[in-house]
Amino acid sequence: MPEEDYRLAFFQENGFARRECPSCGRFFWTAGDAEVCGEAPCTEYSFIGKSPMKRSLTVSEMREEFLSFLENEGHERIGRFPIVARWRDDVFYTQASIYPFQPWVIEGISSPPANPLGISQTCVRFNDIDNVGRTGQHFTMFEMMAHHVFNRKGKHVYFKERTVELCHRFLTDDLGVRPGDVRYAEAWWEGGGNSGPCFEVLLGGAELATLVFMMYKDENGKRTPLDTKVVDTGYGLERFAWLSQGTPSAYEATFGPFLEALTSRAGIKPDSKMMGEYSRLAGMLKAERGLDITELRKETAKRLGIPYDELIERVQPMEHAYALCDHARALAFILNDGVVPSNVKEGYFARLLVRKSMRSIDTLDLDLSLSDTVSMQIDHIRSDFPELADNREGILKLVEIEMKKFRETLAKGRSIVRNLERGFEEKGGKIGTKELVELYDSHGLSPDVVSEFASSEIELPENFYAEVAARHEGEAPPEEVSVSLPEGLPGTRTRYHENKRKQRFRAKVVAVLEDAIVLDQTYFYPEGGGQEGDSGEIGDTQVVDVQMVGNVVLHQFKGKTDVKKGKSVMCSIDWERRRSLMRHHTATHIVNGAARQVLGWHIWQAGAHKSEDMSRLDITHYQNLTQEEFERIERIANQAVLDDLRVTAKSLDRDAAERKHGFRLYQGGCVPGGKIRVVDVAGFDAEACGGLHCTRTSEVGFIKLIRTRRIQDGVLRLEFAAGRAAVDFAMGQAKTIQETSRMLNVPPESLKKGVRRLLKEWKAARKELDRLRDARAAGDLEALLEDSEKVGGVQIVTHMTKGGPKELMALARQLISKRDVVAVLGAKNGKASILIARSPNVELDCGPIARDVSHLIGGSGGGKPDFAQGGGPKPERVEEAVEAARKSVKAILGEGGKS
RNA sequence: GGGCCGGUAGAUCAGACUGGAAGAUCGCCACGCUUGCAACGUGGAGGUCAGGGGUUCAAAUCCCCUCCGGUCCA
Repeated sequence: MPEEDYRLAFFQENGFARRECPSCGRFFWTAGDAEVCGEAPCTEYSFIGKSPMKRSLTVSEMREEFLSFLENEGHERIGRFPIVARWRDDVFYTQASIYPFQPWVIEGISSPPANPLGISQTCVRFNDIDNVGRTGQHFTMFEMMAHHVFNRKGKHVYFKERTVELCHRFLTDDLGVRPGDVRYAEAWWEGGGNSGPCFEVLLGGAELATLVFMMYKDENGKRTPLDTKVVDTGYGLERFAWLSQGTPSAYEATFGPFLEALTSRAGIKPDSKMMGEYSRLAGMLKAERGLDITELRKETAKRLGIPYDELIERVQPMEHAYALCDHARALAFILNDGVVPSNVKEGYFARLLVRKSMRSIDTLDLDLSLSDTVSMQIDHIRSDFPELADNREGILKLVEIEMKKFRETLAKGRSIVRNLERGFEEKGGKIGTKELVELYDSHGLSPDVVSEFASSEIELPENFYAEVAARHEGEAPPEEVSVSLPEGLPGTRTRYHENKRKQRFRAKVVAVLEDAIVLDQTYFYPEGGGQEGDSGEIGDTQVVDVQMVGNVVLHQFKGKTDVKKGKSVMCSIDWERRRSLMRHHTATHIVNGAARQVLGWHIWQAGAHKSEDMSRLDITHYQNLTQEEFERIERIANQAVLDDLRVTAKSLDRDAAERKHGFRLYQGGCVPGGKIRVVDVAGFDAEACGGLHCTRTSEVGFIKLIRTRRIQDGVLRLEFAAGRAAVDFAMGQAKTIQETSRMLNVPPESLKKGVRRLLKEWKAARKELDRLRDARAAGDLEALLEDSEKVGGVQIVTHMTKGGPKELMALARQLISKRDVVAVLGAKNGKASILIARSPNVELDCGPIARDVSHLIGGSGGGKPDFAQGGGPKPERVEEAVEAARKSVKAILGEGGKS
């Protein structure tokens, strides 16, 4: 870190000096007389109960103060971006104010919405979720205020000097901080493939803001200067409010009346001194060696001079109240901005928040549900974020569904734990590590939940989460396929957007690879945006697939080709296929719009695939469709087709497109580039999309929803066909119906009735058969007993039937319901069966006999002592087997007699 | 994307490890007791053991595939 990176004229002119912190060794700049750097642990938090600012501001006031300060300094104020980073495919959530501008704006591909700009960006981070509420300062959801500058080549706005000056003036002139109290520590920032020098702005022992000067691109260990030099600042809104109010923790400053409402309803009496001490220590410990909650508590108890247990008892309810405030706010934003709780991906974090919050509500014994709590939170922040109040109904609906799911999981868990304990009562033992891991991993029951359900004491194993992790070791990592191209291939000029109706064209062959032809220009559509590639012909060569690698279009073929490099060739696109692909693509946008109309505002595309025969659209939704919803979506989609709406595709500047259509544009995920192609189905749906579409919805012809299935919790897959494929499907279904009704000999319209009747008759017949078997056995009973041989008071009944094992069972059951009977039965019907059974009072193990004699008929057998059967493939030897069995039974009975 | 658990009567579940007669409780129906109801007593109906394939003399049970639900990890 060379000193020149940090030596600013601003510092020199304002009497700052560069010092080295004797405690941590860092260099910092100050206009005061401080010896140490000014951040915990070198300095302890000094602002709690004693704000270094002259005014006490709420988060709302602080945000306004900051943004209007920047406006006065020539910045344009812009609105927040969604907290779900749909425009990026490398992260789920917006975690910093710079995220909305990465990577397109930073790399100079796209223009920023304003330059310089001021923003207060809603962000969410889950890596410290376990510390939220327990440290006085961690949040899952927070606002990062910032001024950003993008210095293009030849268009410099401002960089280090003015950035630091603005920061310093905001703190001192605006918030009234004494200039000498602020310190600027030198540091180096790296992230997202970029790096540069930065200042950490320190006040009262806390880091208030970071001023980053992004100058380099780091790639493959190489550091090259960026064309665009970016000012990336981050001012923690909650931090600022906290320092200005000097409250015991950041939560009082941030949530104020909402927190008070919760604590008073929970009957908690906040202890400012204790919580203040707690926060102060958390700040120290966090910085010193990573935060250990147990250590923090012990240390705090020691400082306050109270027993550890007493501290826990008084601190814990407060921690839950804090966390609940944070989680309710995070949920409101996450759900509003387009996340449906799920067991995977971004939805999983929403689920985590719901479950943690519900546990907190239970612990606090609040007479509020989580959805009530979120609703209250919305009321507290609605003046700053009116969109939350507008979407309140939808947000609460998602919360309630998720609450219901958790309650069901718990109910199920309760019975699983109960059953487990019952098993242990019989066998001995108790719920141990193995069971706890299983309960958590497979049933979502954390050890504390289990111990609540269990009647006996549960010990939390030390290595619990390690055990869980161990179960997940060795799971296959996803494969990555990469195609490499020969060096020096020129990019292909893609012309399909210029004229999507072009079927035949001439082009020059640039290269012939092993299985692909590269042209100088092409109208072939390469696979992209979920739309499959075209097929067709280049010269006499069949093109089976088209892929884009980098900026080169590969026309792939199978076998050999006559096409020669450098020649001009005639190309033609398989038009049937292309039209079908276009229809499916337009149909996908229509179905997406229809689903949103039917199911609600939370519907987003989570993936899509369009082939020649059908289309798949994955949408965010919390349950499978009802029959009625299914039909309504299909009907609305087809109405859009019948309404013959215009479908336009226009290329717009990214920020202009976002302004016009909002972030709904990003249905298909991330879209590169500064220009965005917006496909607009008039009044129905608008999406950023690079695919090829019909010109009017009527061209789609007909949309047939085929089926829906849940591919994960929170994601629903709709499968449907359009155009000819839809007709084919409908015709196929009609054919099945016709053929089926012919089989039943009923007209198609009575098919349902016919099948219902058939099923009813079949059930009745089955019962009748059972009944008849019993009746026949009963009829034979007397005669058989009459004919039987008596050995030692036991009647040995031998009998042959032509039925199967079922007949034998029915007969045997009746025979052995009498006392003193042994039944030795045989049956043949294709195969051979034998059955040996005895009355409960006879002492005889039938199993071995059945097994032995079954060998005679080429099979084997066995069973219980009183009821054994066997069989084999040789019916001609059944008599022999029965006779052998009879002899064995007789021999055994002759020895022992009856009991 | 990967792992694990589950689907048996209208409901909740046992049976599965170790293949051999499909069960329990609640609910439902009828009868009895009762002025009537509840409770109680007696009897009864109710099952494609999720679906398909395989192994076996024999599969709810073992193996494979599909569908549906739950859950954890990244």
